[in-house]
Amino acid sequence: MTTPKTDSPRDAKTGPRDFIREIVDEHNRTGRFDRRVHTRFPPEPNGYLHIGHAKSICLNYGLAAEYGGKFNLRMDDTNPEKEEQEYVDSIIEDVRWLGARWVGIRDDEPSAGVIWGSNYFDQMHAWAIELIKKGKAYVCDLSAEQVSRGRGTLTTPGQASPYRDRPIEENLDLFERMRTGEVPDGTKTLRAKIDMAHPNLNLRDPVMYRIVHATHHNTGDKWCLYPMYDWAHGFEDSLEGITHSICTLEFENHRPLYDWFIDAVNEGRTDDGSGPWGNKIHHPQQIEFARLNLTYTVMSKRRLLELVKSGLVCGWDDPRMPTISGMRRRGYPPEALREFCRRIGVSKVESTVDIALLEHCVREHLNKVAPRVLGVLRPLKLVIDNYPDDGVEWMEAINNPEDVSAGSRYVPFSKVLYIEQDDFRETPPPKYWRLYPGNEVRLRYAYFVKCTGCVKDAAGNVVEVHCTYDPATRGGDSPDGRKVKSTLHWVSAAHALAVEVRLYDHLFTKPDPDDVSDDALRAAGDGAAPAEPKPGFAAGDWKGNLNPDSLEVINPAWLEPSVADAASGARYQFERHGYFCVDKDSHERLAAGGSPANVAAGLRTGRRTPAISRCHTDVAADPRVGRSQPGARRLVFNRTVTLKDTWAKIEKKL
RNA sequence: UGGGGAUUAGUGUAACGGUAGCACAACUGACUCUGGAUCAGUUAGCCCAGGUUCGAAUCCUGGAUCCCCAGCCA
Repeated sequence: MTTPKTDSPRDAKTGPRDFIREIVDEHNRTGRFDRRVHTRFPPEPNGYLHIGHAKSICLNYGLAAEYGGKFNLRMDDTNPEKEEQEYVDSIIEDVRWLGARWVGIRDDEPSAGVIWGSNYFDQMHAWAIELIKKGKAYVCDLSAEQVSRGRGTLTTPGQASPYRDRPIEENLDLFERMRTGEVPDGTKTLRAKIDMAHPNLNLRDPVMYRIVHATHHNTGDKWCLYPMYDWAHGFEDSLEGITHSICTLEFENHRPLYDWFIDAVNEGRTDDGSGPWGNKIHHPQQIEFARLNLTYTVMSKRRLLELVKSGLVCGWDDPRMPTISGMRRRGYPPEALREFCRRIGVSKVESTVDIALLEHCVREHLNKVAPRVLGVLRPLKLVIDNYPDDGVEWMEAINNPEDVSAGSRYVPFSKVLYIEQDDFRETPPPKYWRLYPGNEVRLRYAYFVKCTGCVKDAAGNVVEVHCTYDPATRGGDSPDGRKVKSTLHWVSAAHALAVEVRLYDHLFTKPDPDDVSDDALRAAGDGAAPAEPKPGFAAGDWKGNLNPDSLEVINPAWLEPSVADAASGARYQFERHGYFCVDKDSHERLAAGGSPANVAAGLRTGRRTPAISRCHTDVAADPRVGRSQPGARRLVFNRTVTLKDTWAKIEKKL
């Protein structure tokens, strides 16, 4: 418990210092940006946000909050061909849910305060004309392929475009024609005149504008001339007065260009506006950090989109996805995501964080706040032979041992219960403390029971366990002080609520989904049996590492009746199992005596692999479902994360 | 073979010339009406080689390895 000297007030609260905070401190020391801190999160609305974006949001918003600065949410929408309103909406919802508060945010209007990069198109266009007039940009007639060939290679310089020295007036005229729409897509671009021999390829006369005749989600058909990211992004930051333009490592090579564009505009401008071009524009500082990678999942938007489009998952918010919406649906609390982002830190080292840390943060938070309930996933009938046939007692159960203020509830107890199949063994392995003939255990909040035997079906499966109870142990304590090694959870068969439970596991079977070495081994024909079949996937395909057991649906599972009215999104701990939350699919009413209609939520018709794409139950699998609760609500629970399971580890080693 | 980054226990992250620390994971044990939680403990690290220095993860030199860049994507 050594406490390092904390010179900075931030140390304790916000975790370790990182290189970005050091840079900001330095700027504040030297007075650059007048001690102002203004950050932003600038997603392109071409997909849903994932946990990697959460890292960026927490960093950017956290910085602004810590330093008393401002934070903008801006859609970087410069490519009308890939961007959609659905993505805009999801991004706004996710950022808000994570807890980031941007300038102008309001609760009554989701998009209030959200900034669109496309709203700066007029200003950027004016600056482009300015660069043409300064002799720093030209209209190029080369095709995409010709531009590419002329760029040279990593080790050889590029060739100047034949249009490089076009007269300014001609450039101006052509650029205007590009804007008005008379120039077809792909035939002309506006390029910056920098240096075709520059060792940084980004400075070999990069394209500033291309022609795209497409309808933009925000500006409609106003433009057919669209700015490239490199040209647009720095100005978006500049116009908003962003001080620290924080982005990921792959943009490090672009920083010189980002700086060049702003310097080019500022040439001939002065602080007091006395120059020929007026006032200087703001020049933010770009800082790059390493993006987040997580084990057992993929993080690129391209791959996530591929999973969604191919139907291998049930949409962007599939609880197995590393998307913010998927994690929300899975039951991950925003507090856990924020804590995770705080703990992983920020650096320039490309790294892959163990998903166990994320799961730890989820458990840590849920342990403190989630009410406990009893639920049996794989039922085994337990009959208490010496209990009255029609007896029912309501046992008091603590809602949350971590939080006394959470109070208690009452759970019905009767002669016939369900316990977990795993909690009985006819012949117990070593260190097995649960129910087996002759052994006494405690039923949580109820009684001590002693196993007297079991009943098997024709196939030899245990279908029923019998026991006797000790009435003196009511509530779970023995007056004579005798101990039991184990406490089991249970539900009263007559009172239990039938629900659907979806058990999720990692999306991939390997920490690194790109590890396709198994395929190579198979291809080499070394005789080793493949670890698992990969139906439908080519050798070497990362999708071949998808976990076929990433979703298991249990229907019915049996819960204590107190959760009958649980709201969608409500989170619980099912004791001894894990944390679960009510899925949004929980909305239908059960028809009297019938089975729940199937909600094909997120069902896609695309190519599917069994198990991977199974998004829901096909029908009520058990005729008992709904049997006693006509008109009751269908309840679907997602397993957010399991509890740590020491016994599973012991059993594995046996 | 060009340019730009990076390298500290299994993983992630501190150290700013002065005892290599923290978290997760793993493993022990204690405790427990959740084999949960909690508590205590253990294992385990400076990419390599030189140099400067009383002293180097830190400064210098050389090397190795990994990542990014040749979209009219971002």
